[in-house]
Amino acid sequence: MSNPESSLSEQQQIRLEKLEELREQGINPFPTKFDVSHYSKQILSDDNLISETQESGSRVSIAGRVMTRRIMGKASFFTIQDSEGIIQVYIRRDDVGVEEYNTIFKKLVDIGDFVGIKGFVFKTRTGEITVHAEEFTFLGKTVRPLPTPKEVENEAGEIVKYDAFSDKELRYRQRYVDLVVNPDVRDTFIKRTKMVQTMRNFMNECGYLEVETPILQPIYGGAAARPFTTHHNALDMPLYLRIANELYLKRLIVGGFDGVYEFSKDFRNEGLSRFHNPEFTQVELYVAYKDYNWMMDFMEKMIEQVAISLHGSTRVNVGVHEIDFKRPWPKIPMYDAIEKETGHNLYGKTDEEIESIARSLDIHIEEGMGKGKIIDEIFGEFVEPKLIQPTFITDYPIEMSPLAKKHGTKEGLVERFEAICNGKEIANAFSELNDPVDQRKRFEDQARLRSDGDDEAMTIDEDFLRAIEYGMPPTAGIGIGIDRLAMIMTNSESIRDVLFFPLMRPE
RNA sequence: GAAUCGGUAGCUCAGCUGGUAGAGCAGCGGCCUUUUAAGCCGCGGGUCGAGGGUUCGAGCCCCUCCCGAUUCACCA
Repeated sequence: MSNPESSLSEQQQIRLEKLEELREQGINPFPTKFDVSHYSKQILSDDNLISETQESGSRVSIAGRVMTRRIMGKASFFTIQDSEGIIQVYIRRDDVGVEEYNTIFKKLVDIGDFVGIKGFVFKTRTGEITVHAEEFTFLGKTVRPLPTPKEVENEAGEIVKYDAFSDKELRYRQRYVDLVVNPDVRDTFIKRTKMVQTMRNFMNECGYLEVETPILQPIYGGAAARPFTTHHNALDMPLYLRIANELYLKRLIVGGFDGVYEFSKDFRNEGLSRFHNPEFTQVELYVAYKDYNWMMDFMEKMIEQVAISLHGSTRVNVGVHEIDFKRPWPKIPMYDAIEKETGHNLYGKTDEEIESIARSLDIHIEEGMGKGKIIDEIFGEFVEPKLIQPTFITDYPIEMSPLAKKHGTKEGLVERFEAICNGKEIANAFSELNDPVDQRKRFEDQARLRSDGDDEAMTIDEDFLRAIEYGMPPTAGIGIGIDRLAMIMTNSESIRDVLFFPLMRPE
């Protein structure tokens, strides 16, 4: 919209006219500052601020957006919203002046405008804590009308919403508006941040080092996924946006750090869904001299702590379920879990036997699907959706885990676990493969899968091999999906509800 | 990528078997000095997602396309 005046709505035109009128009245519609003494929440929660008479009260100074207005001639109530909440303001012509009240407040202020109020705190007849305005300052004009949702408590004590800003497309595309008018959205994102902070503190207290590794990578690796491709002009070379940061973090373990972690935006060129956004966040952690059993213990402790810090309890309501993060979480070997749900025991089975079992279970098998992938399909179909409470699934087939160490005792398996919760994977971890000869062989197997048509199979990373050839200590590594975990911790149905700006097609 | 549902005023929605578009909130003009979905009187506001077709006439029927939600498929 290159904004010819005719394309503006009536309300936008009127607001632009008011903007000019403010200037003509000698009022700067966009002043630079205002001294705030209190937030709405402080005022509402501190009875000491309430004064019986105008003279006795201490003064407060608040600022925010005008959200509702009730004009009753020479006096009005309106509410302003600041970063902590909403508070009501009472303003009278005889307190702030005829000009300020009649011309500015009543005629030129709209819902959505920023204002500053100085005054004292009192309680109205109906008991609502309210700021009685003595000074009114204009702080910023909004020229586009904000949605005007209303909430009211009915006789049954239920909150009824009117005119909620509920169109999901508009909410995702105009998150700024969503945040202004839907307080729940704000809470969700605050929880997400608190979740990350809890994890960061937890890892810092363990002495692990937060690091940053490349997002633009000449060779992508560390996961099975299709990448985004880009190009560096000066070097005239292709680059990939990382799909994981595993291989770089392990290079740092080689370099002598005993514990490193990174909260990383990763990028996978896949479809969009309720559970998938092309860019997403995970935290990866690598700790030297530990194995995957230790890591299960670590994860339980950390996530239990997250639940407690967000909800004050290990129990979290998610959809129809109550999920309890209290440790210890059950640990079930993958093949045992599959046997329990399907009756088929996969231990020691050949590729052909597994493929025929999969067919008997109506698993869709495609050309180039390796044994590991087929087993993963069976697991994803029959087991994963049933795991609501947090559960560790352990000991994965070697074919689907090219970076994990072979199992100490179980042939054909690796020391790997996934944490499953609410029917979805939230973490993936293993005892890291540090045998460079074995690692090279696994990469070569991946290269073979790739040439057989699996475009998600890994490519050989010679520099990574060189690194671990210099020697890597035994190491446990984990990746935890931050978005998925945030969905659970905030009871959100879609990944878009825990991303400020989910990817959308252009308008 | 497939299926289903949806897109009408700034927001939330109604719109019958096809007959020239409505409500509440928001806005504008009034009245109103403790209201709270404030109230009362009056008024304005629309490329009905886009384009084509059928028809005397299309928000509504048909076709194509765009955008979204949900489910499925792939993936974390």
